[in-house]
Amino acid sequence: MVTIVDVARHAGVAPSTVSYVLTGKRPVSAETRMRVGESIRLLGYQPHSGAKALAGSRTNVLALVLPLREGVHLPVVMRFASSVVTTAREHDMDVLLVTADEGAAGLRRVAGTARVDGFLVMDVGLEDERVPVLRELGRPAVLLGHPTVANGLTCVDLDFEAAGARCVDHLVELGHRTIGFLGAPGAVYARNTGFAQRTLAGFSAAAMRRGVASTALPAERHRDAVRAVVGTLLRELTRMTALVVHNEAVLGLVVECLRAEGRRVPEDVAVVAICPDELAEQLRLTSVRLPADVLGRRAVELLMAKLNGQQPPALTLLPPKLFSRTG
Amino acid sequence: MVTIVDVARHAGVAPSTVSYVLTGKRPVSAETRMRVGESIRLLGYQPHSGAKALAGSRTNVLALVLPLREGVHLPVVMRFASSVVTTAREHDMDVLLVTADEGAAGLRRVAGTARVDGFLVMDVGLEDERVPVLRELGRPAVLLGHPTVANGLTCVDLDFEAAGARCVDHLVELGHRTIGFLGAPGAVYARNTGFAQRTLAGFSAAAMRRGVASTALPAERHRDAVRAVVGTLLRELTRMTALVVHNEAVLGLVVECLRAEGRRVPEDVAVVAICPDELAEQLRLTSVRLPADVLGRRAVELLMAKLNGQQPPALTLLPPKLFSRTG
DNA sequence: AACCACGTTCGAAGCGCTTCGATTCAATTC
DNA sequence: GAATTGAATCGAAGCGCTTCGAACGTGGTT
Repeated sequence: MVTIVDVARHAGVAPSTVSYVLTGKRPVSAETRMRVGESIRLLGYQPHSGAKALAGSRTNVLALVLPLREGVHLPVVMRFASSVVTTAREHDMDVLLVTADEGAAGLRRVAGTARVDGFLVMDVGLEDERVPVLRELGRPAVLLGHPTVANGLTCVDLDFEAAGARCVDHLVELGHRTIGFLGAPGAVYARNTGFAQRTLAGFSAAAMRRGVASTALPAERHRDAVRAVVGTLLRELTRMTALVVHNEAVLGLVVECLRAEGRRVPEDVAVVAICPDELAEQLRLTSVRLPADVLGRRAVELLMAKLNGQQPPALTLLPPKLFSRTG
Repeated sequence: MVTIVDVARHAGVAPSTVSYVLTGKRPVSAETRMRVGESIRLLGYQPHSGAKALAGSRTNVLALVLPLREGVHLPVVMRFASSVVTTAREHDMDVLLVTADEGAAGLRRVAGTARVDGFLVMDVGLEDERVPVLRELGRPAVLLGHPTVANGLTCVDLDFEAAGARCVDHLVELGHRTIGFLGAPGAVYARNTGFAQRTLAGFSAAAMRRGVASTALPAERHRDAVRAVVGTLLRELTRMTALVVHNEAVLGLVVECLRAEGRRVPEDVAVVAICPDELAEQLRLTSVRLPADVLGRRAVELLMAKLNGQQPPALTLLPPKLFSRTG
């Protein structure tokens, strides 16, 4: 293994000088810098990360905590992870993969053994046991998903409220005056899960503001329940010409049921979904996408800012983008 | 931060003794072991991973190299990753996530900076630039996906040949005597991609052995091509009552086209797929699953064996499991 | 001519852990 | 009772890096 001492000897300088060339923490004359650089190249020197971490107390690794259980939409998680790794590498960081299964203990472990400099935590619940632990650990952290606005912790998410409103605005501009809303299963709203409520709130407020008639109903997961709720909607909101769906699990079923009821989609009922892009793409529905890649990038950038001693805003909401697929 | 010296002082022993308690590399009397353990608990000591790596030249981290680009089936990747992390943790290892984008340079980097002890590489091609690099780096590595049988490198994969045969056997047992096969796009076979060929080989050999009539055709990705190839198959193999599909991208389309041609599935044509489980589940097709979770576990276990100086077999093939979904 | 200041470079002291030879002490042996 | 063993423990020397104070020249100042 090539060490910093080898490089120093080869370049005829002290090890510390090599270190300063590498880190730029002290001025080095152009000439020595060249010579050292040359030696590094020639010897193929790569600093030992363990030694660096020990001496410098920075690991250049960040922990990515992902919910890898079933139930979450895996392609979205994956896209997020991909974006995180790519962005992290641009900042010369590596990414340690931690599963949510390990819970708070996992955070304690990787922080306590000094494996990582900071945390990126996806899918944080409102009453998440990890939130107090993160605060206690005192390492930079960025939370993602359904952010609890938590003092000292930084959160990123899609602006679901704006997303709900955006759907209404889009439909109103197309001339619709009566719009239905199908949301998550009832239990999700009861649980006070943040993102579901915020979408609904955005939807309702926009409907009010625009003066359109609307009805919102929760949608359970199974086929019969969907059929029933679609029926209810059509019966209650007889002049409904548009429907906003915020429930990726039943989206396909909803369209199926509408067609079974004799409504053409989108001619009779325009459907706008809030869901991962590929799903909408597949079903050819207009949608507000869940921008996993942008979220990942932004999350890393916020974390890096914190690592560099800055204090980024506690909450970053990404503006929703609507993709029209009426073609 | 609590160091080993703090623990030693608290327990009234030398730091080295604490180390021996922790690693078990030298005998320690039961009494001291107790006392030291107690101090560790009381002080909440967690060894500094950087220091450990520096002194011990083991990081307890393994690199997981994943293809996070579009095109690969993300849920499978995710399930694999999940299984890898879980199994790694059982061996007290952490997992560093590396994207295939970084290519061979990425491997050089994490090995050169001593960030990881070994590699788990998914989706390795036959002519992969990373294979020679892995050999050159000389670190334990386990390849996954379409293994090149490569001296010194260890490979794991589903036994695709057996999978092809298994489908035939299953169908023959159900009484089918004429079986079609739809495979990957033609280009994949031309590229000599291993897994596609092996499945086909297994299928053909089994058909021969069982004395059933069969025709195999490649399937391109777009709708029209699928319609055409299904048409060809029905025309050429007029008595075909069963079809094996090894092409997850067009599986749905194939079923659709069969129905469009007036064949009921599975009554008129029994379809068996070789594809990720959830896809088959969704389409309610009998299938040979791609056991991502088992692959992940096995891959880690093989890697751990290599790290512990053992020499596991160069190639591990997992037996295919067929799930009947004729209900 | 002696001095100061500044940009560069050096040397040495850690960072927290492992590991190896040396030491201790009690139990055994002749 | 002196010598020999062996288990348990200690002490110190690294592992490869960063960082801080000191030293070194050079050029400009008085």
